[in-house]
Amino acid sequence: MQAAGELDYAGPDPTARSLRRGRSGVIGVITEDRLGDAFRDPMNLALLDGIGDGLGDERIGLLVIPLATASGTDLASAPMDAAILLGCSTDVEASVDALRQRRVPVVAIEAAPMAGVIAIDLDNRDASRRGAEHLSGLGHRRVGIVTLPLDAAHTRGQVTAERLSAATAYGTLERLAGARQVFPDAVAVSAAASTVDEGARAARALLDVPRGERPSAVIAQSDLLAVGVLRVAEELGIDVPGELSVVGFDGIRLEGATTHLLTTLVQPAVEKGRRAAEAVLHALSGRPDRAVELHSELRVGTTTAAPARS
Amino acid sequence: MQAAGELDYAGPDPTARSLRRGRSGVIGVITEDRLGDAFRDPMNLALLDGIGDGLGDERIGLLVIPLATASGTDLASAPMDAAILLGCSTDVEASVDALRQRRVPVVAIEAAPMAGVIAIDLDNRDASRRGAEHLSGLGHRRVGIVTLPLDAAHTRGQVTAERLSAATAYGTLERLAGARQVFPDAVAVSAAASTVDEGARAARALLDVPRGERPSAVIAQSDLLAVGVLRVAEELGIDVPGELSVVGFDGIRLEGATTHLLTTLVQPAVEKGRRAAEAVLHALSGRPDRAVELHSELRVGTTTAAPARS
DNA sequence: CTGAAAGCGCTTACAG
DNA sequence: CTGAAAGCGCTTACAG
Repeated sequence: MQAAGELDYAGPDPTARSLRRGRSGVIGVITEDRLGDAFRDPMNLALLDGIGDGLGDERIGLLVIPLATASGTDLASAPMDAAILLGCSTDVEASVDALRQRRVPVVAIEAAPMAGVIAIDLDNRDASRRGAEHLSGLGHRRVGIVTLPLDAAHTRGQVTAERLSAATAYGTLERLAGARQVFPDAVAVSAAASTVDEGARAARALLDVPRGERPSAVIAQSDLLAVGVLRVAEELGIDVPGELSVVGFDGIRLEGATTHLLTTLVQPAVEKGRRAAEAVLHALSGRPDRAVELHSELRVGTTTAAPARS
Repeated sequence: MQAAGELDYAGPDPTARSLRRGRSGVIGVITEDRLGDAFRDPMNLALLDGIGDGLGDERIGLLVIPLATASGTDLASAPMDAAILLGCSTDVEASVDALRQRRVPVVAIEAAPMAGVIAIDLDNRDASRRGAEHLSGLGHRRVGIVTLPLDAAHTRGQVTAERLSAATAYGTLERLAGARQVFPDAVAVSAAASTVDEGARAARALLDVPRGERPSAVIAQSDLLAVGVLRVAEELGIDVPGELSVVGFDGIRLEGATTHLLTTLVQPAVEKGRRAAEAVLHALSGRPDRAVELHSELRVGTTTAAPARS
């Protein structure tokens, strides 16, 4: 120790330790968004809380890698013991291959099913169907849908059959499919992000139309999008829930953003992160993988009611 | 290549490459908050955007390490080529020592001056003083201050001389010192985080008092805190800016959070991150360090006016 | 231009 | 119990 001090020893070097031990103590968190954007979504923050919680006292760092700037090769060249995919598209398979090749366990949160990947899933399709059935049960027949981004390009606008077949965002597609099990012909408009502004933008396309063509209810694929819908309804003088019902998804706290209590599907976001972290630790300890399926609950608030008779 | 395929070669192993090359391609981002909380502050998100931008095409991953769960030793055992300290307290010196020992360049954003650390600074004290002078110039004499957390414990409540001397959050202290250059006796209340709710909580302590004791202006150390102040003023029926002036800090977009245009000190948050990333790349290329000092601009909005005559 | 050797800085299993 | 050796998997400088 004394000698170390005198020689001004710079080590120990964690890289050499990692090489020898075969462990780096780093878990990759892979997102398709830009760095800042990934953390602008409150769902991802809740997820991070859960991951931090699930990792507990394990001295593990999270290496955040935005896929946008990284190719599969870059991914493979980052040191990590395991990887967590944060809401990635159906086309990440190529990037995942690089990790699989390196025998790095991959945990995917709400991703399309992939071989050799540990899935932490949410009942997106089923939950969305239940939300739609709630509207259907109230008597709604003409429903609009505001979707999350369809692909990494985050293009806005009406969801055509063509755009749908080119879409890659798995969660978005699952939620849309669930809603359309109940309302097969519902017009859908995609937003460029899960934000209030984007929700408002999409809502204008659905609501700022002649009264006869206006839907009596809107299903938004996130609570932030739903708040945007509520805001546009207010702008246009459309009473909620009298003239318009609105359903969200997520169940986040909306402190001060709206005076309504949003009807929404409450998902266990923190739990999702916790389970992902547990799955990682489980895989690193060499035990067999097990997939996890989490459930969302419909919470009926004050934004849904029977439609006005037309 | 063919042989590699046949043998099912798992490499190349990034850890071995890092050891040989002496570079891991990883930059540590060190925060004193919990994982999720660090990214709940819009200032940190802007910072991340800037860092991502400043890193540009360099294939570098960000290793996020919450100091709360990491000791100095843990910090030293994480592989990284350089480290960026995100708004850390005056008492991180011990942790920084471990990095310095390893010859890891350390860039500190708005931290207390430390030897061997590359400083990216903001004119917190001077900017706060200018905000206070704006109020003073309008005729305000009795001013309250809502501060950011004073230390890692995030204790709420009135800022006593005792608490002040034990405080460790450098940015908070600088902003407070600047305001008190103009209003030496201003009562200050600390918030537990930079959020609207926390701002409201602190504001109640300052404003929910007999009218004669109420300050005619409140200086909030962040825009989110300022929105909390505005919200409480509305609750208590205090007219802004007629009966109460409010100054914020940061200059973030407050979409829909308030109908006022907040008077605030607009800081170059994205630029701060960009400069930090540049400083890292600069240090990694072996060039001499240079400190950076960024400036904030007072933007006068609709929340400040001359006080009502008492 | 090709191919074998040295070495990055640790940790751990083993010999003394 | 102490101490020297082997080896993690690369990259690069050097010999052929």
